[in-house]
Amino acid sequence: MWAVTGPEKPRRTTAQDVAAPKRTSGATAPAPPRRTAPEPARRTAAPEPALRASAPRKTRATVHDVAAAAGVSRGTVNRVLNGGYVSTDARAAIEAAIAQVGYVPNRAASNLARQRSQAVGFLALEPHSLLLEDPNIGAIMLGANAALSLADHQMVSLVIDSDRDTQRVGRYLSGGFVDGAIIVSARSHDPITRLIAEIGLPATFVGHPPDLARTIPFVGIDNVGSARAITGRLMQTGRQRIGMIAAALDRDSGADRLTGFKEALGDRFDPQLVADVPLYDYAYGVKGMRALLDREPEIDGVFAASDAVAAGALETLREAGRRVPEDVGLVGFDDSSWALRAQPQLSTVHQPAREIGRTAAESVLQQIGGVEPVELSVLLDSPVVWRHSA
Amino acid sequence: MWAVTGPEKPRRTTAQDVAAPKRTSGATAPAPPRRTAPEPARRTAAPEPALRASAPRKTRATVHDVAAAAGVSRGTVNRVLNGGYVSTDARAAIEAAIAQVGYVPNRAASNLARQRSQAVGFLALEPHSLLLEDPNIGAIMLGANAALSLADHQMVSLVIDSDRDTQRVGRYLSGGFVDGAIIVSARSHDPITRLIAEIGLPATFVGHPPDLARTIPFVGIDNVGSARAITGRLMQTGRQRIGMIAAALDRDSGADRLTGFKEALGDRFDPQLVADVPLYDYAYGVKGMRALLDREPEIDGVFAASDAVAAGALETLREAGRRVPEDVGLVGFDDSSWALRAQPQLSTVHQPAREIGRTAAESVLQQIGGVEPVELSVLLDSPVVWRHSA
DNA sequence: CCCTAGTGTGTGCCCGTTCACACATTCGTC
DNA sequence: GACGAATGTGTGAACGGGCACACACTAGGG
Repeated sequence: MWAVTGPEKPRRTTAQDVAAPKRTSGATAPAPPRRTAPEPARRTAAPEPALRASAPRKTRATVHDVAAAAGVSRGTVNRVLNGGYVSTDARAAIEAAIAQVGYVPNRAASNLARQRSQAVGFLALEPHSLLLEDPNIGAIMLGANAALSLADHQMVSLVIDSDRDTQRVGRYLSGGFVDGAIIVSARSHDPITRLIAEIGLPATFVGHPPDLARTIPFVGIDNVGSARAITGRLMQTGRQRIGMIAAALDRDSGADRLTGFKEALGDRFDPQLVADVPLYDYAYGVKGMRALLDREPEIDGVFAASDAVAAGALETLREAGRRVPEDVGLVGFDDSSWALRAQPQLSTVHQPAREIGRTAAESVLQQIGGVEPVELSVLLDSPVVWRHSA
Repeated sequence: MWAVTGPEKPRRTTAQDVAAPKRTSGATAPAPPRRTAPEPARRTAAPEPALRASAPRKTRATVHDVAAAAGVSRGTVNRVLNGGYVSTDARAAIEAAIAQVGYVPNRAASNLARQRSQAVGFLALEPHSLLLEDPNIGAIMLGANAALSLADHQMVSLVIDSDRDTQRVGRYLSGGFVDGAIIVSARSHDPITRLIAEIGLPATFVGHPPDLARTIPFVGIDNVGSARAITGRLMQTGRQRIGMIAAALDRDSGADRLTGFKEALGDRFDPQLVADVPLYDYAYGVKGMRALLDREPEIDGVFAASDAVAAGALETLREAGRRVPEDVGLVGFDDSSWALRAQPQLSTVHQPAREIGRTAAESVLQQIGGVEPVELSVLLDSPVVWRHSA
């Protein structure tokens, strides 16, 4: 505790006392005033202790304060904070001083000087409502947020729902408010995607990147392979007439799942047995299943493109008097809460949403750090989990 | 476009050319160089056009650039940006210049000068997993995010799951990283709550504030009243033995719903008919319903503390051979997707989660703006919605 | 004619941190 | 004993924007 224990360190000096010229004190040449000497003349007893009573005066401590308390210069404090040559006792003194004055770096100042923002945008190109419905997005967000927090970055979530949003977010992105971006559910030819490529913002897609941006890394799962796997298992258990409720074919995930389904079936694939609906949604599950039942009453296996769709299908099958899994085997995709809530519980593909978020965040962080990604794509494991519906 | 159309504006000058002393140019006295004169000597043709080839050199435009392009001073630019006396043609010129050079204010610089962060923390004192399960929190978050974005604030979501998190977030809050906070699901005696009160951070609770912090505003719904209303309706429709699956009694929402239930029943309240479970959760719904059926096989009305709980109860009733609503009337709370997915769809209390988030954000924003809240509490409407389960 | 009020405008300094540079000290080596 | 590297340390200038102040010009009143 060799530091100034005097309670005062007046900041916000008045015009007058600054008027005295910049401290051209004795030793202009930096004869390092070995900290071990008690360092006189701290000019602690400056004027104006008045007006202190009003409020607790929450002026935060700065590097200057730390430097003064430790008897070193700002530069040295900075060096213990950000690395560099520092002697062990200077380091100790500074660390003590930091604790003593309760120093916390000012992020705005740091960002300004370093020319960055320590923030990463989480872009969801999705109507608000769907954002809530989709159980995966929330988990991805949480995973990303956790990873970002760990690396001392903020996550700012940018939901793009309308064209006005597109403009706002565009400004945001090009305005240097974020150092990078995580993009979920981008569609082809999205203006935002193009913008990101143009300004060269570090970014990572979740799911396949749309056509144009072949240079932007992405993380996801092997939708084709997983769809093939779960369909294959449906075949092995003896189902003869296997159909699919395909959804969101304008999204890579939707298209890929259909591809996997086709691949698994091979010769046995019958386009008649594919119902095609726009969204991963319970209501569309109902619709799709009705279509399938209409076309092929003998159907005994169904792959639904998501658990929500499967839940709708399940209800429809029940209404139509089909037992699951006895009469019809049904499988979903996502391993969301739908799968567990269904009766019977759904066999499905586990999607490691949290991990996906984390991985995407780490990828962006790496790019921000200047590391060129070796692999453009990261595919996470998405194992099939067998429960009772097939 | 009367401004410099030359493509160059070299920033990052080298040490040498700065060596020439601070521009002590001719007219030190501010003889205002009427903008209408073409303003010579823009020193556009500075040295070093070299090394331009490597990268697009994304130096952003600053107020200086705008000022130069418009032929005015920084101060004036600032004035059109933030209000003040500006002549109409100066304003026009500056606005044109802004568009021309593509000026976007630098947030870090602005924040530094203004001593604030333009960020609001969204504190969830909740394990990660529960955060995902609870359909309300997501909607609250989205609502808050939307309102914050509109006011040009960032939302940084801070999930507190462990003690380590508490420390990290504590640093965050006291470090001036945020100007305010929205706090969801705070429990009594939470260290974070105390911290916020201590440092006087503008904050708003979602739901009742815990005991100690009577000075912090909150927004929520009238849990007591809504519980009373929905229970009352159960009574009016002739149910004789009405029970409740109460959950999360350590939270204000949980406790209040039980209170409303008691109030509605009055004399007819029978403590035997309350099953008390720790969490708003499907599994606990199952458990609670079993307990109730054990204690009172004649039960014909059940108020579940949330839709998820109700869904569990519904399943249990089905297994026990009770028909809903014929044998037993069942109601939930939240109006979440559980209510719609259930078969039959649940009668429940609509919770305007999105609105709650928006309102909380606006409250915090107001406090940041220095407006003392007139009403400490804002209670939003939470109407009962009748569907098929009772 | 001077003074004042109202309206515009330019300039210097400050916010708190980082970075590059200048310089000091110590040690080993030819 | 001079030299250079390695290791420490202090200092001045940014970073980009906000703010207070000084000042200029115009009108109007005494």
